[in-house]
Amino acid sequence: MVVRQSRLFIPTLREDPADAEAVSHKLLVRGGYIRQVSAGVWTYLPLGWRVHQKVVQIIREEMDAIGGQEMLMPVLTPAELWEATGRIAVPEVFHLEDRTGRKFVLPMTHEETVTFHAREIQSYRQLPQILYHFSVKDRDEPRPRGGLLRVREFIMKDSYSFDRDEAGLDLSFRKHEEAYHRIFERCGLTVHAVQAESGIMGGKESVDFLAPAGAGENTLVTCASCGYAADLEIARGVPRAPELPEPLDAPAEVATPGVTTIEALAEFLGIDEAATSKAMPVVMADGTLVLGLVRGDDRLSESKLLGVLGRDFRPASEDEIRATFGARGGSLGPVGVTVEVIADEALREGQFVAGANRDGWHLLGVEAGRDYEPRFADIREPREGDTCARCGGVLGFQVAIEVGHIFKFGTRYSEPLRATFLDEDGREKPLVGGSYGIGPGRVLAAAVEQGHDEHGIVWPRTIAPYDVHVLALYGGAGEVLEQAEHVAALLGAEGLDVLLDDREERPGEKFADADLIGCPMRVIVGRKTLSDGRVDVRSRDGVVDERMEIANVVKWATSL
RNA sequence: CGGGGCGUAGCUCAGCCUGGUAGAGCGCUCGCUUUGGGAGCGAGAGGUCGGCAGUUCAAGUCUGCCCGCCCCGACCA
Repeated sequence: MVVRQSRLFIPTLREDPADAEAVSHKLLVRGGYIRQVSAGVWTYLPLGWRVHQKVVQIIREEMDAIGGQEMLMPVLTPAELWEATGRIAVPEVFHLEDRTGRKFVLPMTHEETVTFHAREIQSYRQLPQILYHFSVKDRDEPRPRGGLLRVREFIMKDSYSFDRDEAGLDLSFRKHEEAYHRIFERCGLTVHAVQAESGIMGGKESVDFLAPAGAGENTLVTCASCGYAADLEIARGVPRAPELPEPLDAPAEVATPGVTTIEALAEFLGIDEAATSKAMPVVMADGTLVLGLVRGDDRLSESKLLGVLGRDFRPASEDEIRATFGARGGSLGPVGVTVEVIADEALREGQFVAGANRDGWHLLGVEAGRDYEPRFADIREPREGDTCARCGGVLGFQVAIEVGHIFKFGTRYSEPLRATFLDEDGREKPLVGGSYGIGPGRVLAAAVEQGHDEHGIVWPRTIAPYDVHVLALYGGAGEVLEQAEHVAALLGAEGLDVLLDDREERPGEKFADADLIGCPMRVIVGRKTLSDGRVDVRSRDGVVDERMEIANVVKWATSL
């Protein structure tokens, strides 16, 4: 297929949009792919929609390959379904009413609706099922950002599996995991599958697909030696060994007037920050106070502590701290307290300086097991350069975009919505489900983050809006345009998507736009190439740049 | 929701401190020249200066309130 650029709506911009920060945001706007309508609300212009649809088609093929059945569920959803599952209370849900006052929601995913349909599954003989669709999701995000990275409305491929038991769910889950790897690979993305934070949901398996990028909202922790990969929120790292002072037989009080920070404490005592401990009191929903204890040079990981406590919590207030410990926040320690102490694994061995629960005083030589009885857990946030817990290698950090998330929800939705089936043993059981999401928009943004240079986008072949960009540098010379049309037609006849720049623009502008748009292959036709029937071909990644016979151009383009 | 910044032509911005006829570059239209990395000359079109209220003889500029957008944080089944 050949299209003439002179007829297309591709509004490229010479300068970066003023409000853009992320590379993908800048380049997609400049390249005429997307435009913002409102905060977190975007239009895909014709070029952007072509890329989106190419991603969609790849996903579709891989979903069909694992037995997925495409369907379409509505956006407008009666609120009763969400009341039944309790998700009506999720703050990100958009609410609206019809003229009679009947309540609806705009769903953020479709578990309720698909489970509503799954009620028609009656027998184990009809299982398993994998249903999916591409549809609009709305989320009242408090803070959209980064162009397509975090938006309030987007299209998601969400699929849902229904099985008779956990074993079946495992299988459906693995099928999706493998399909997702193929999808991202076909889209030309580098992606790491990592165990995702399960938070208060607990127990259920959840895998995130993270694409390393210059902009993103997740931090991917990887070990180059053994391939370990995890989200920062649950990653495990081993901190460097501390320089511990001579051990004491018992804790000794030391006056530390005005010292309330770890930095000041280490400075004051002339010791390693890693030889101190830091206490963080938190309060759970039921009012119970817990003391989190990490090494002085570490940060408490809130997501890990959430996993350990199994319940939501908040930092304790100054009043609560005073009432419980009799001291201010900067002077707290684990010795002699009545509340539960959760200590990080790094504090298991050795003696550390801790707060004395007395303003202006600390304790030297505090030892876990001897001076206090903590519950040990991994609650520290890993740091770049930590040692890999698995192989001893060095942990590196990368900013990453979450492009996919697969999740086992079990009977979370089938129970409240009473989606049951009759099993082989004659008993009625709730369907066991999983949900699996990919945001094509984020895939697109991640592809730009991973594939660009100073001039513009460098698309992977598989999702580029067009395979070949033919530039006619004709300057009013009809023969040049004819040759360009000829080459374009030959390429188009081979099944390639060809964008023919037949605009009456100067060469520099055509080159600049072509760089920005980023089609993987380029053919340049101009006065220079008229003489001997050869044209210039160039790959966007710069690997190929040569003049060749038109017949060979077709071979080259179809072989890539 | 807390902190910071911004809102003037299609885009990127100046003008605001110190009130007095609304500007530049790019883009757009027409003409001529030019044509292998964002051309040159000439002539034009284009703006309720985010909104409302106030101060003033006079408000893009000062004051108040509101709205929108961006960034950091919180949040993110």
